[in-house]
Amino acid sequence: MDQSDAATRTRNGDRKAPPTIYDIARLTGVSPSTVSRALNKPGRLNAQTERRIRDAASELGYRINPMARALPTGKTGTLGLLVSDITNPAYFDLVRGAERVASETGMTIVFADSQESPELERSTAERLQTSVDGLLLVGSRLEDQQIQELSSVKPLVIVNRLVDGIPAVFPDVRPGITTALELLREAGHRRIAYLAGPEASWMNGQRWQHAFEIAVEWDMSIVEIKSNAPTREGGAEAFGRVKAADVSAVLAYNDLVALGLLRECRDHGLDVPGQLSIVGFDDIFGADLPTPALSTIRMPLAALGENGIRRLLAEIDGGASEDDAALPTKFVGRESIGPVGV
Amino acid sequence: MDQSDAATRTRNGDRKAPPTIYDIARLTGVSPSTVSRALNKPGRLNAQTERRIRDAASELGYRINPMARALPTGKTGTLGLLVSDITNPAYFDLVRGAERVASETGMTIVFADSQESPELERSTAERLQTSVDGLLLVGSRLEDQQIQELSSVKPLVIVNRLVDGIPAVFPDVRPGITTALELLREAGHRRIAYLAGPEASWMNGQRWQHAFEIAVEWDMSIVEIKSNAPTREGGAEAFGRVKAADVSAVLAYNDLVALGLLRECRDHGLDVPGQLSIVGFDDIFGADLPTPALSTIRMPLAALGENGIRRLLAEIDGGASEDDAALPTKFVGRESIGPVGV
DNA sequence: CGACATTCGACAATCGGTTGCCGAGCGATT
DNA sequence: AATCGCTCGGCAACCGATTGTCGAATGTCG
Repeated sequence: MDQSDAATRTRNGDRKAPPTIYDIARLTGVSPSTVSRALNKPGRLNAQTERRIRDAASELGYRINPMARALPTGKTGTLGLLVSDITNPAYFDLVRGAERVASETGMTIVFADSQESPELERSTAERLQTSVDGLLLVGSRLEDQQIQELSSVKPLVIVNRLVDGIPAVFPDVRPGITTALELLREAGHRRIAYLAGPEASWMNGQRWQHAFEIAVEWDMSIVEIKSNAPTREGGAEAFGRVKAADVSAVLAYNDLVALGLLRECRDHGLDVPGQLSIVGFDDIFGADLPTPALSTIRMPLAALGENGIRRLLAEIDGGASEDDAALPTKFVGRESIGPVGV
Repeated sequence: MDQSDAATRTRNGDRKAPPTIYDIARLTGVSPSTVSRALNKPGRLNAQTERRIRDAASELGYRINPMARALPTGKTGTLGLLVSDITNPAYFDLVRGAERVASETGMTIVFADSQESPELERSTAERLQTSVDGLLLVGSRLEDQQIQELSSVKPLVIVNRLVDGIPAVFPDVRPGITTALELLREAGHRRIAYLAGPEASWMNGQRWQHAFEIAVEWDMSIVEIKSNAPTREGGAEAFGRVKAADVSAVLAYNDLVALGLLRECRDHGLDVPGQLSIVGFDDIFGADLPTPALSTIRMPLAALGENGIRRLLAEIDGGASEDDAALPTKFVGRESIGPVGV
């Protein structure tokens, strides 16, 4: 059959197998084990032998086969990154940060989302676990116990979540919320609303809880308004309820719902910030785009991704239990906040 | 050191090895090969034996080890997705589409970006190739020959690019551009500019070329204005040159630069669309956010991702050379286009 | 009832590395 | 000069699956 291969160029039978350490061994006249050592135990071999082997390797264009290596070592050189919803631009900054440190350390990231479905999240996590060295769960919607189970299989780090016994990386939302409410209060706001996110989201709980505490402390009234989904549509859909709540300012679960609400206000002729002040959360791409530009509480998204991966790597090779300091959030003042109308 | 393990609960020594087919074999009293057949050659075995084995497998919580399977079969169940720059929201939608199809077919996606660097792209592609069944190159900045070389190693599909002999998925930019220029012409525009993207980008070439042809055909003057980077910053930075060019409308390489330019116009008090009309490309998240909302030529991003993966899968198991129809683009009229000022 | 076909499941080799163990060879030490 | 110890590199087992081959058992048919 070989003779026909030369003719049909698009046939993929003509792909030749990549060189292996056996090829290098044959070429240099040593044993495969020696090649293996030359390539990843620098100094273990005679310098000249090592040189010779390395040269042969690069001449052959040798690339290690990660699968073959993974088998005996159990290390795949791969990290799993599972987010609750790729649709949210917030995750892109996070993914970006994660991808950066991963590629710096020579790790590969496999990426998946669970579309806000706990079932899908669990099955995807389990599937990934068989082929990665560790898993980074971002904004998990699973229950604590499920996360603990996953963690008993392979190293696992959670981002934007806190579960007993599980290494976590998360932001401190307090500073950002504090500044935001401070400003709102100074601007005369006394009745505010929190436009909520998914109930299964730990982050949502955090945001609500801290906003609540601070508002109460400062003697502002605060109510929680439900939303259908943490999306622009969800925010737009909540417009009616926001309006009915008779508040002068809204703190939204995230920028997506804030943006949705903001747009709906514009479409309904409700002046922002004249009649309603809006504060978002995350500072995603595009938050500064609308008029008025969205004031928001910036999440250290890239840093969360970076630290998440770093923490995971530490967890994988050692189990160093250094607890990360919670990364601070920061209020970003733009145009969607104003003095309360008369 | 082992005795300390029991004490420190965070130690990862307590993770037990996952069950293998050997465990199942022992449990059911058959040989490992029989287990293998029971699990992935339905019907090959006696129905009862198969049942018994399957039950044991699920009881043990058996998950196949993809690495171990990959070794003899050469199939990893993984696809590589390499984009030129994760920063661009346009890729979000594309990645989303790709991820969808992949997870539907039980494939896993490994994801990486090359930060607009051809060198990085090449090395990353080569690295990925050793551990995936195929590669999807999106907006590649490599030279044709390099792509062909990569393609000779493993199945490869390119998106937003055309290279001789390489399966490709790409949009037809013509319809969108046609409509856009048509509208501009009707609105009285006679002198327009194309705010260019990266020279290494095939897509940029396409957009320029078609815009050029159509403009010439319709007797409009068109000039190409360089930009430093296909980002918001790049667009903002080009503001001076756009202004100096004395045109009444700008067609931008993508929404990012359009958005940057738009913002810069606002900051400099140049009225859009009163004094300048702007049209973007891609219809990314956020394009509808600014005031004026950005008119743009929508790319079928999700479809590109989906078809890209589908094409890749076809390429992997068969080499079916069915050529995809080019997906049409569509003009999305919003607010950044207006009649030419006097 | 015997020959033959067919079904079922085990054996063993293989994929491409890694690594513990061992022995050969060498120089240094006393 | 004999011993010691160290360096260097090979042997072979192993990681967890897949698969070609083959023998045994079963059933079928004449």
